[in-house]
Amino acid sequence: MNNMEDFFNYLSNGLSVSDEARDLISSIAKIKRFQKGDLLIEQGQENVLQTYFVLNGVLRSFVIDKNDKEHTVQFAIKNWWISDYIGYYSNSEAMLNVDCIKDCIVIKLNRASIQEVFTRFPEFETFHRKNLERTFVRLNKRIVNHLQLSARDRYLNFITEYPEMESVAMNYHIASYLGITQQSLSRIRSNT
Amino acid sequence: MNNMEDFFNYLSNGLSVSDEARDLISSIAKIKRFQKGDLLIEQGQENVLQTYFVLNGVLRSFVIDKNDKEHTVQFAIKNWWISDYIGYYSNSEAMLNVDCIKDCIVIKLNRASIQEVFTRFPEFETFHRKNLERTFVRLNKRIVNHLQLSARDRYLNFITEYPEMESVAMNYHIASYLGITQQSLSRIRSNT
DNA sequence: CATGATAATTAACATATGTTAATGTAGTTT
DNA sequence: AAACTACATTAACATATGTTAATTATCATG
Repeated sequence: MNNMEDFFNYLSNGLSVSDEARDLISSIAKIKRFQKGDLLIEQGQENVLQTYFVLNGVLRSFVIDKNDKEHTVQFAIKNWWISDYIGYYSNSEAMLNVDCIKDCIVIKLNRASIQEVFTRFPEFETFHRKNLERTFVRLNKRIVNHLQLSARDRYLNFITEYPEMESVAMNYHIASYLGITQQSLSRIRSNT
Repeated sequence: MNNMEDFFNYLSNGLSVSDEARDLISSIAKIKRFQKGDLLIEQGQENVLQTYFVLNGVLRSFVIDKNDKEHTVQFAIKNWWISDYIGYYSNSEAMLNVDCIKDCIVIKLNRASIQEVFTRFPEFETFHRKNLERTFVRLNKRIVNHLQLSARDRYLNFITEYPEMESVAMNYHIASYLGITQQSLSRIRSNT
């Protein structure tokens, strides 16, 4: 259905949502649609006040380096969150871009409103904290992978860890997530 | 002084610690001393129930790969936390080692006790959540650095970001943190 | 002071990955 | 169908980093 109900279903898997919490969230969460190529957050923008929950479609966050090369930090599909979490949590200008790579429907929330939810309904802060802990584990694993694995092994790990991504992300998106060039990824694929 | 009081000072910088909270924490936090070379957590051990707050000294977490090479995930000095956060938060066997690289005094806390603190004193959960958010930013930045910087630039970034580390960690510790060999680090240093 | 252990540097050579450029493929528009 | 565009593959060559091994430096200890 790709509507607010999907979001409440997602939340209900992790905590019990009271009617009051439901009302508050309904009033602050905005459903937005984006098309392939749309930019939700742009590197260098003054601040990052929003985070997005994906109902449908695919997005990515990435950085453009001084040689104009893109490096993918994160992908997001249904039921994932995405933003520039560097800018968002450190309250600084945007360090990353977030764009839409398949038409998508997202729920947009801003930090101040989420803080209000935490204050009025502490169980949401616990829910968020547990999510952060899981994400923290994923990031640590990614770092460990980068430290100890070759490009080929990182690729093999990626396709087993995120099998859905191969079909929705383009080759050079995946390469830039793995920290290699699209040509290297092609080479790796051809001798697998 | 390197005693429990230092820990309460640290906590007081982020939240206000009631007498009751102080009592509870005093009863669950244990001061431990380790010597250079001691292993606090060993890769493969059944579970990871502890996290450590550093009062003094230096520790590191690292993984040993299938070729017996070490890869440093994190360093910790005074006022930092350290553990195998992969095992700790995902409630799995230890994926990392934690060892002491300069004699140290730490406070040992276990997850269940910390959970009790969160339940009885929710402001501690907020404090922890904010710490996690900051750490999350640091990990994201590290990933972005790995994706876009050369070994030399990662090194230059490291010494400006963590200037204290150069004097306390050995060369091959730093190299393994940067994802390069000690020889490469030597090479980088010689043409800087 | 001499010895031995540990760590850091250097050099020659090997290899994985990057770079550039050409070619191939698929999907879209006219 | 032709032409165009975007993306993927391939190949020849370049370069950063790894590997191995020898040398040097540092520091504790007999």
